[in-house]
Amino acid sequence: MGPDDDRRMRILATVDAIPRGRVASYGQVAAEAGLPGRARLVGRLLRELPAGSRLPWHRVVRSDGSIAGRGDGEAMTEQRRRLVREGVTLEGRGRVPRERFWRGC
DNA sequence: CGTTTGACCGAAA
DNA sequence: GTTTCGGCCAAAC
Repeated sequence: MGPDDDRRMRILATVDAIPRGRVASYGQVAAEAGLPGRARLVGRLLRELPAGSRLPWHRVVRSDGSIAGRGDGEAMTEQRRRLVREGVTLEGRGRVPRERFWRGC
């Protein structure tokens, strides 16, 4: 088990700790996992999650509250659906309001 | 090997 | 509001 696995584990544990009905940004998750400035690593990790993962990956959004991904994309639609299902409303151009971010922002 | 590419971010223009 | 840029760095090419 290398240091890479350790980092991944902490990131996944952090995502897993995001409360239901709230969201966190990629950078927030990275910082919380002790890896400030490594937001992209979080994104890459979540992208590579197996289809049936139990992790609440849908609670991770961009720092401005928008859903990550380009134009189309299954993951985007699925993420919106999951968020709405647990009470997270998307305002304006599909952005999650600041108040819903984990521990302010 | 070198280069490009991101489920990103914050500041600057 | 927007695009650009430097920072980040593992995987894909």
